[in-house]
Order: sequence, then structure tokens, then C-alpha cells
Amino acid sequence: MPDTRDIRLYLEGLLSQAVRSAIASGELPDVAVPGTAIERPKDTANGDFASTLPLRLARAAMKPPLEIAKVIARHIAADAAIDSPAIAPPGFINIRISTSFLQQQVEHVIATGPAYADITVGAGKSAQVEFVSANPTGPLHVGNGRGAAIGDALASALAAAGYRVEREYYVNDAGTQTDTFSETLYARYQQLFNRAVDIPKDGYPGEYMIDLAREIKDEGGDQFLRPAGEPGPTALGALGIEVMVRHIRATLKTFGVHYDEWFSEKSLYTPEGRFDNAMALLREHGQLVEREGAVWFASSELGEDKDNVVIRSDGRPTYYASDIAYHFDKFIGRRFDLVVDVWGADHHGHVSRLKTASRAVGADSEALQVLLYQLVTLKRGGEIVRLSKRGGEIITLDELIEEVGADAARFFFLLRSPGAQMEFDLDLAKKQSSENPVFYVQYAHARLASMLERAAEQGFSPDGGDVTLLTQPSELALIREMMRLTDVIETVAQTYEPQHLPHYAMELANTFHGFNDAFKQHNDPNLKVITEDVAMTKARLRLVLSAKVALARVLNLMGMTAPERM
RNA sequence: GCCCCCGUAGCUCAGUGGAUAGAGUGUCGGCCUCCGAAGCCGAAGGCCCAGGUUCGAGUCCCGGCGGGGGUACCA
Repeated sequence: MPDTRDIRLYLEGLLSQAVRSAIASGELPDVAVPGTAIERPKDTANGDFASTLPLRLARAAMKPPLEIAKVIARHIAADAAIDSPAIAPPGFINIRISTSFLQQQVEHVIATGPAYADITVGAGKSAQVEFVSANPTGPLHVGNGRGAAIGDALASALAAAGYRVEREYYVNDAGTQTDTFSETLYARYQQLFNRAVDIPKDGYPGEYMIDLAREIKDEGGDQFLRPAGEPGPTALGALGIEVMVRHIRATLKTFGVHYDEWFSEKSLYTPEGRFDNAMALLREHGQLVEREGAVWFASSELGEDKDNVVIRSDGRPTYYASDIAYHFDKFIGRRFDLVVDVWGADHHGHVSRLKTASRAVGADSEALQVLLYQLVTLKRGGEIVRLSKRGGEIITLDELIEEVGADAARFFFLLRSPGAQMEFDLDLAKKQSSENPVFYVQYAHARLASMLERAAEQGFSPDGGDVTLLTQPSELALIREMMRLTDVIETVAQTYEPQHLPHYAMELANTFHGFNDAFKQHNDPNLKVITEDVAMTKARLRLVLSAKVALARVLNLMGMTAPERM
């Protein structure tokens, strides 16, 4: 018998066998059969799975869809995993999973444990998810938090889907923003020694630059001070970046994000390094042209609106050039099968030309996926604040975590689809109350945990429970809901949209609460988990244990904790 | 101007071309002598406008309207 992971494939097999059988018997004309025939009906009253195949075949078969449905349904072989199929107008075949199959899934979930719902669609391919990658010229802000939550959950989902996943942060420690940062830092540093200097016009006005200068002064004294009027030492800028990266790492660690690789932009520029390699390759292809004293990538010949500068007339490479070299390293150097870049939507103008450039240096055209997330609007006390790193006042990710906690922040960030602008209501996220949906899910986990604990106190253990005793609608509904996690993981891995995780988590929690309170609703104490019926109690504890495993898994995928008590 | 994202319930948002469009929150009404009321059950309330494709459109296409973002030898 199949299990949760392959039930859909199994049913598709049964279905296509039935179609072949119907054709062989002459009851169905020999027509081409489209794939992906099994879906999930919205309303489970219509079954656990359904096929619209008859509707799709109707035209080619020249028969009414309902009639086709009848024929195919009749040819579906009897199988222990399903009850006999039903048909519904205008031409659905509805399939209900058998009770014994559902019961067995409790054992399946418990047996697979923390790996429950792992699937194999990734087929062991290597995938890299690069996310946040904010310039180390300031602290992470709330918008970066959205990128962090999305990227990390996506990476987890891809891993669950069977990819070998690496998480990466691209550190922009080269380029003009770094220079501006260094100049600002040196100005702040000099101010601490009572020199009357202003920060550069396009510099970073934020207060954190003063804190950073002070931190460096406290550690290193006046060693970076140069005679008045002279530029600051390059070592100061480098140290500033280093400290800033340290702060960013600390913030992300608090947020529960762990990277496999912190990739330095500067490392692309070693002699004969990636930058040289990538540019040499483009030059070989005749795709670099010199014009107006600068070097341009002839991207318009590859379908872009216009050419883009890769090396400025002053000899310094552009950000675009760095990114070409960086992606050359990802695809050609490190040979990732799939690369997902998670970017803020303000970078969207860059997507097309990066894809073009990646292809030009030899990457497979489908291998680069850029996931854009729209900007975050903050709301506090009804006031709407736009996020801007350049503006003096920002709300940092640290402050957000401090205020609402990492779990709540992650949940809220994930709840919205990346493509939608989101409003982050600080007042709501702060509330440690029932208005806050994040607690709903964690509360369910805590109740599952305490139920097992309470049972243990009374001498009951799930060990040896007989799952075939689980026949109540509320019990079977909970199992059905647990089974959906594999579908959710597959969807996230295919669409790169992790909002399905929190939504599923809420539904699973809701189904559990329904199961848990069924005895109240039906006013039937026999529906309680812990009763005097020892066999029934053990069976239900087994279900509770499996539900806890499933809920913990989805919380874990979202990077949230699964509390034993709250 | 051109390009991208978004318009779904009072509010914040889900919704792989399929069956009666969902959740949270808010409003109203029930439920603690009951394994955790951070909970459960119920009610009211909605697809921006106008065409098209399809057996079938919230979903795809065209055109409007509205909000946001981009269009640098910034990143």
C-alpha cells in the first residue's frame, strides 16, 4: 500500500489504468489523455481526491462528460487504499481514501518523525537560495526581515522537497556604496575626536553610524585618525563593514536564520578570479563593447531594452558586472542546478538583464529563479511609515524582533504572498492575545504536548495503541489534514511561494482544535482522548502524537519554535 | 512614456482553469461542575469596471480605472 507521499501518483496510476481498460473494452474511443489528472477538491464532501479527466476528454471523445465519468469510474480497479469511486455532474470522478489507509497514516507519520512529509520531487538536485544580502552599510530593517523569513522558509521547503539546499548571503563589500559608507564612518569617527566635519552629502545619516564609530573608537582608539583634511584610511572602512556584517549575522541568528555561506563580493575580484573569468567569457563571445570610455555588455542584442555598463569610464566595475561574475560562479563555478534569488521588488528592473547575462555566461535559462517580494509598509498607531534605509529613521529588524518576537514576525511575513505589498501592523503583532494568529498555531502544539503529558501522569502511553480503532469523523478529519502537508510542500517548492505554509498551519491547528473539542460539540464524553477505555485512549494518544509531529514539522519549516507549553 | 507587482468580506489577506470563493480580525448570538476558553459552534458580510478565450474564469488574454515599484557609468 502506498503512503501519504505517493498516494497521488498511485491514484493517477489507477486512473490511467482505468482509462486504458475502458479504451480496450471499446467503451471509450482511443483518445489522447492529458496528464495531471488528480486534484484535491476544495470541499472534502466531494471526496479526498477528484479527477476532471472526463471534462477534458469530452470533446475528443465526442461523448457527454458524465457518461465518460461513469465508464472510467467503472473501470477503476478495486483497491484497499480507496473506497469505490463516485461520479458527480458535470463530469467529476470523486475518490475517497479508505478508512484503513487513513489509519495507517498515523503510523506512517510517527515512524517518519521530524522527516514527516519529506518528498522527492527535487530528486537530489542542488539548489541555492540567496536571500537578504542587504548592503552591510546599515542594520537590517523590517523589509529585510520579510526577505529573511521568505528565503529561509523557501530553503526549508525545497530541502523537504528533496533538493540539496544551501543558504547564502551575498556580502556587498565592494563598490560605491561601500566607499560612501567609509566616508560617512570616517566623518563620524572624526566627530568623536571633536573635529568639525560633516558627513558626505549622499552619506548615511542614521544614528547607527555614530554608534558604529564609537564602537570602533572604543576598541581601537585613535589609530584610524589622519591629519585634518586628509581622507580616512581604507582599513577603517573595511573594519566598519566587518563590524556591520557581524551585527547583521547576530540579527539573523536571533531571527533563527543560519547560512551555509557568506559570499564576499570582493572575493570575485582576485586576479584571474570570477570577475576576470566572466568578463573574458563575454569578451570571447564578442558581447563586450567599448563606448564613451566605458565597457558595455551588448545585452540589447540578446533581447534587452538596452545595453548596460559593466565597467565605468573610471575603470571601476558596476554592480551589474559583479552580479554577472557572481552568477557565473553560482552556475559554472559551483554548478547549482537551481538558484533562487530572493530580492525586494525595488530590484525588479534588474531581473531580466541578470537572467540574460546568466544565460550569456552559460547558465541554463530555467535554472535562475528570482523571487521578488513587495515592500513592507509599517503601521503603528494607525500611522503608516515607509521604509527607507537612507532616511534617518528606520525600524530595524532587531527592534521588530524585540517587540513582537521572532516567531510572530516570521509568521506574519510568511502569511502574505511575496507578490503582494503587505502592511505590518506592529500593534497587532505585539499583542500577546487571541487576536494574534501566530499563537493559535503554537497553542495547538502546546495543547498536543500537554495532552500527552497529562496522559503520562495517569499512566497512559501511545505505545501499542491500535490505530484501527480510530473511526470517528473528527479523528479521520485530523488524519486527512495531516496528509495534506506533502501537497503543501510540493506547491511551495514548485511556486516558490511559502505563504502556503502558515495557511496550512492554521488549518491543521483548526482541525486539531475541532478534534479536541468534538466531545463538547457533541456533548459526548466518550469522544475525549483520555477516558476509562484504555485501548481507545492509547489509540487516540497515537493520533495525538502524530498530529504533534505534523504540526511541529510545519512550524519548523517556517523557522518557528514548537512550544511544549505556553 | 515604457516595464513589473497588486485591486477579493468593515479591516489585513488566502485562493494549483473546475463543484456552494475561504481565513484571521472586527460585529452579533451560543458554549468553561468538561483532557488548556490563547479554545469550540453559529450568524451577517465580498471577486474594481468593460470585453474576449473556454464545457467551465477570482484565476488566462485585451482595454480602462485605482494603488505601489522600476526605468543611473546607485545598489
